[in-house]
Amino acid sequence: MMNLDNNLSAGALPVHEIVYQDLRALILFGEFIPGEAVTIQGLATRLSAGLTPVREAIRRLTAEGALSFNDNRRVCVPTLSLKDLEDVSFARQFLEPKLIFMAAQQVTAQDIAALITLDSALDQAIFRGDAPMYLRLNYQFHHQLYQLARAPILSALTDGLWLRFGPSLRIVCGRLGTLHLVDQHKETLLALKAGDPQAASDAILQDVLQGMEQIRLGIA
Amino acid sequence: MMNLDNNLSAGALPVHEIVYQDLRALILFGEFIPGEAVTIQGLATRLSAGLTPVREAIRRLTAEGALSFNDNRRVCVPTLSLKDLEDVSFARQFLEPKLIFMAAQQVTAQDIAALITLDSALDQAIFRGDAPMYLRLNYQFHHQLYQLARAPILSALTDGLWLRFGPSLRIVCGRLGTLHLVDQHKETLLALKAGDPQAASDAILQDVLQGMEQIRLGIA
DNA sequence: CAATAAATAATTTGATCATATTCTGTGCGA
DNA sequence: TCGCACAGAATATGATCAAATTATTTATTG
Repeated sequence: MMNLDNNLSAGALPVHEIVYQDLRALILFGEFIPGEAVTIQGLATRLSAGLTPVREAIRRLTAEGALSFNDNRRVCVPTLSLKDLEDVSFARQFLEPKLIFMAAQQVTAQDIAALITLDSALDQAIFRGDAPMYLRLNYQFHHQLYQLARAPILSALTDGLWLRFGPSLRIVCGRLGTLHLVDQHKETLLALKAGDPQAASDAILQDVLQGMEQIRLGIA
Repeated sequence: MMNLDNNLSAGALPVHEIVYQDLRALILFGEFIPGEAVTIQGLATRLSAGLTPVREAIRRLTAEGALSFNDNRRVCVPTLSLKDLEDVSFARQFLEPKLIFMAAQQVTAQDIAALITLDSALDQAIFRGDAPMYLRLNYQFHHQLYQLARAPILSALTDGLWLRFGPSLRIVCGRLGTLHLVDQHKETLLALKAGDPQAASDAILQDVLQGMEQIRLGIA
């Protein structure tokens, strides 16, 4: 069969990559309910893709812990136990400060400007009570910081942890609304501007602890 | 077409799972050269499997960082830079002691007995100069400890790190031989028997540091 | 004419899909 | 309750097409 939406050569991502990103976003921003079953054919229909690319995306996300492969050979969105959350929390508590410390040692003024823009949009989203947008921007803020550390392996580890608690975020926002949300982004940005890695690292640690606590309250 | 090597219903693993495990072992125990290209069709032939299962296994391992997906859409075994190794080392330095601390709090006498058996076999392998066997048993020793911690998320993170330095192990053993290899397993086992989580944790930290240093020397 | 560069053909490899097969759980009837 | 048929879903293969790499040929230039 012909490829209708023709890939104009350059920059065309494979379908399995697109499906991966789409599905990842769905999980990351709470579009699935924890425990929900996910079928290959269902996703293929939903994302208008073939079975093979969907299959590949699912395997990737399973490897990242975003999905779990049951004995029945069925795939579902895992539920995060309190114990699991503690483990995620432990890992984030040393990974994020380390990354931000590294980032602070090499940020440029432009990098900081971009982060400030992002953080402003984030504040707006909170003010508007736009939970989905908040989730996206908050993730983006952290993700962008990881990138700045230029430590691909540690970034990948940390990024992967978001997929673990992603499905639980919907509940957090649903229960608490966005107005109660506070973060330590301002402190982090100030420390970055001041060129103080330790202070930036400390600020992010507080942010992580707060975030994890919010989720703990949500799933408790 | 009929299925010749008939899966007798129970306990039959899907091909993509088997391929994953096989390929994982190949990477983990240095059967690939860092930087080596890996082709889907090549693996399908080598492991006598279809393209789809191989594809799935590759995506999984790519997600774990054991393989890397290039812009060319080709897959290869990544080379570990010194910077990468430092990052892996950092992560292992806090993940492993934590896991072993948790494990020490709940090990049974049988668990310890099994570990001792494993460690004896490991010593034999070193004595015989059997590098491949050493690699397998050393991994198994650590892996078994992770299991005992009953912290699936942290175990998965830590386990995944082995895949990062797996391809570099061949060089380590090749250059140095097995006779120079020392470990802190005895100290760890003593601490476990004594029911001293902190001591076990400390011993493993030393083991990790030694191991990482060996690799650093290998790839420097 | 030799050497290098450009163009083209051949081969390999990846991506995707349609289809056949197998598995899992469920409901129906004995 | 047990067994069997059936539906839904996952698994796996090979076919087909597209993209990329390599090899080969042709063209160009000094």
